[in-house]
Amino acid sequence: MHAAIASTIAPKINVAAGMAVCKGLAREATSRIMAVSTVQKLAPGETLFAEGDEALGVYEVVAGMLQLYKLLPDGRRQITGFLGAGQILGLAPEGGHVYSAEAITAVTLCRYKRAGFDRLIDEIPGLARRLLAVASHELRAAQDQMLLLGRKGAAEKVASFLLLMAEQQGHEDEISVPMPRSDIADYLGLTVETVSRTFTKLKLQGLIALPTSNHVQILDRDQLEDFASGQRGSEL
Amino acid sequence: MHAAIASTIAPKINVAAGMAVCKGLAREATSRIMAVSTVQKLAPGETLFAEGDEALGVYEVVAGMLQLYKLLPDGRRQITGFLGAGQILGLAPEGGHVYSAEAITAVTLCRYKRAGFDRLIDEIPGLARRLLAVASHELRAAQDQMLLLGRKGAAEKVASFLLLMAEQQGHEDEISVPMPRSDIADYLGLTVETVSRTFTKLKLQGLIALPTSNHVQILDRDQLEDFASGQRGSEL
DNA sequence: CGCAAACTTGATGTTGCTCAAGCTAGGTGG
DNA sequence: CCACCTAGCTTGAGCAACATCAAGTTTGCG
Repeated sequence: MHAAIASTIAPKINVAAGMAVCKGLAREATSRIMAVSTVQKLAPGETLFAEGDEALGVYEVVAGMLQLYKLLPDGRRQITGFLGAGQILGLAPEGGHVYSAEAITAVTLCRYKRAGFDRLIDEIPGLARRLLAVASHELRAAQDQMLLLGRKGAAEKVASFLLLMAEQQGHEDEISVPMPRSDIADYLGLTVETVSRTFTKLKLQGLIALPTSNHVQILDRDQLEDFASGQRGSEL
Repeated sequence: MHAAIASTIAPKINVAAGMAVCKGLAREATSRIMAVSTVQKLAPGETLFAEGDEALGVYEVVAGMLQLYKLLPDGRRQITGFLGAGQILGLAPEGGHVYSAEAITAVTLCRYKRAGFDRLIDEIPGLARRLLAVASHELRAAQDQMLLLGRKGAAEKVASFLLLMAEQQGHEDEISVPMPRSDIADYLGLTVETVSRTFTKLKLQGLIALPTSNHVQILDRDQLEDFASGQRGSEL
């Protein structure tokens, strides 16, 4: 969505300029960054890296969607984020990645190799600040998610999820849901069944429509936002 | 408690050298950073800043403990972290703070004023990288907490919390618990009653002792760690 | 057209929440 | 110095929300 907005504003933008890490940087800086980058593609379901793997660099999603997750020894899974175009991952170095990353759809991404990129952080003015802003944004998202996981009920969680997807896809009311229910469940701290039932309830309430199971229309955004923020969490 | 431990270990440490943001930086850089810093004190229960307030700078905890939290409109609260000496907060600028910060104990902290500090990020080599490392570390903690909130049961949550406190206090098996049960509950996504019951169960199991309600002894760290990581989550 | 994976729905079970008392410790005033 | 008072903690009983277990149903693909 990030990239999509950028490209409607400036239609014939070149790939490098579309890179989120380069946003706001000088052209000369951009080309130096591109010099340490390589393009990589993943098929749906493919793993980019696993928890504990050495960090080979920083990645930026160019197209498609991937998920980050952590596992407990007995297999319980918590998905910590869904990343779309323009989002950055792999910023947590030293001692390896602290989560696994896996493609949901076909994914194109750009890898900034560790060695060169680290040097550029010191050399390019503004790049470090840019990355700090990225990290701050992720932190903000993480805190919202903690509030959701710790204190919201099932309906509030699902409503929040739908609004997040809508936001990532450019604030449209037509949302594509590229991941299966099991991934949504592991993101929201629920079970597949509860997610499914909650979709059904929101549909019966007239807040959303479900043309197919991977496609949601938001029919009443105001009420959905009230649900998501807990204004009327228990009214099902 | 924390402060007490630190002061017994290194009684005459100088304040500047103790600053976490300066760790690993040249002396000259340290003094320039100190030039934009001011010391601030908070009484227990006092608010440092609230969600939405403009960010006046970056803070570092020198002594004491404070908590960060987010609220839902109906008053439900999620504590996103407890911060002890050496930890940094306020890195999320642009559009104000995304959480509130409140002192649990008496707190001494160091504020790095926004304007000057921002400039130093560009001017001092290594400072930006240092801050990125701080942000990465916070992100890691946030992801662990998401796993806890979304996928762990009450006993696993409480065990994880105790181990976190132990770690923050220098890996001793004697833990001080400076915050009331209600804060622990809001951190773990539980109620006061469940927290209390779980403490009692861990005590009956012989994993911990509770000389007073603010003081925990870890009696069997191995088993507590197994609990925390979900190896034997349901065995109560 | 048939198969498998994903989704939905229903019946039952469990965990942790709610509501309601006691209990305990620390602080205050007599 | 002691008795009281209050805030915080603990304990108990009943309940609600969500999980689990078990069928069906739909969908997309070969």
